[in-house]
Amino acid sequence: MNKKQELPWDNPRFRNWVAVARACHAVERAVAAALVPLDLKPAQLDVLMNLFRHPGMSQHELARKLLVGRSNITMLLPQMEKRDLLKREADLNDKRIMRLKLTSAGEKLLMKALKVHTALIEQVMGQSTPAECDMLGDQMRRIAEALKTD
Amino acid sequence: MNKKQELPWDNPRFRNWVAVARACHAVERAVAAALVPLDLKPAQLDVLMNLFRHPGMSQHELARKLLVGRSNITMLLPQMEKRDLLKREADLNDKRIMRLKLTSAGEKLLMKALKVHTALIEQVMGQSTPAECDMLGDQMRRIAEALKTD
DNA sequence: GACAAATAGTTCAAGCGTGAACATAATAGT
DNA sequence: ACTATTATGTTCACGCTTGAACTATTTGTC
Repeated sequence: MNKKQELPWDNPRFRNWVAVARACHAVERAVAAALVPLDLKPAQLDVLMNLFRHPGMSQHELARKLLVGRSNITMLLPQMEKRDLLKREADLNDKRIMRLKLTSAGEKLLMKALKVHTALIEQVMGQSTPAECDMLGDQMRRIAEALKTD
Repeated sequence: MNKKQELPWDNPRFRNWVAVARACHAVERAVAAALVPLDLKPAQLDVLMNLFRHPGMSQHELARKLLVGRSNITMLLPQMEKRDLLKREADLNDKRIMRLKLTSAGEKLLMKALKVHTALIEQVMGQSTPAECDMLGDQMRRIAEALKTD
């Protein structure tokens, strides 16, 4: 039973994944810090971005896009609605569904947030050549795909 | 003012980073799910791994390694100590410091957990060739490095 | 040596995300 | 039409992580 038992830290794949996880963590923290002056949290920025691209989304669709629970959205929206960043209006055909749209204030804030967010991502991904960067993205999409059904 | 305002979703670097973040998220959830049968949480596995490699670590050192707050360690350890996964013994020279060591039960559980964890990472990173995988790791280490001082 | 500054660990309240249980509304089967 | 199933959103209790305030110990400085 006491076979070679290759320990993970000798495994290139393992070590490289650890690097991915650490970098991800670091970037997330940096993004959060960069958004503080705008009084915006990463989760809220995600909401703004998705609503900008897909106006009229329902809360359920939004939750699926963001990979979070539906209840999370329920807890998130009221604050943003109070800040007049978005509107929730009931669907006419289906009274269960709340259609979500950005207000102009929401779009305005989004544009500001995108500037700082994009700058950070540019800095981070600028560490790689465009070709490397695309390869990276492809690998990551393969990974996400591989986990989708499993 | 209404200049080109390149929106992020047209930016390759941005899109590729989004892929990284999503993949990371998906893997983390998969790891958590895979550890449920062992009644182990990802954070606890991280503790076990680090104590295995660096026995006698202090809580502060451990927190820094794991990139979490010191208080987090304080909250995490008692449960693991009660489960007899690790020991905390006061340093003889410095009464402030608690030296951490795995028990044999802790090592045993770690080995089981590593099997399932490594299998998952292998599956995930197996989506890339070894060369791609190494390149990926290098890029990520560059990113982490770039954010360290900023 | 005595006092100030730094360090290790703990406690506590707060924020965030989750999943289960629930209420309401729409849809399908009969 | 009538019931069963499914879908949307809400509520609530829980667990995880954090940061600030606190205690105890050590180190540095005069």
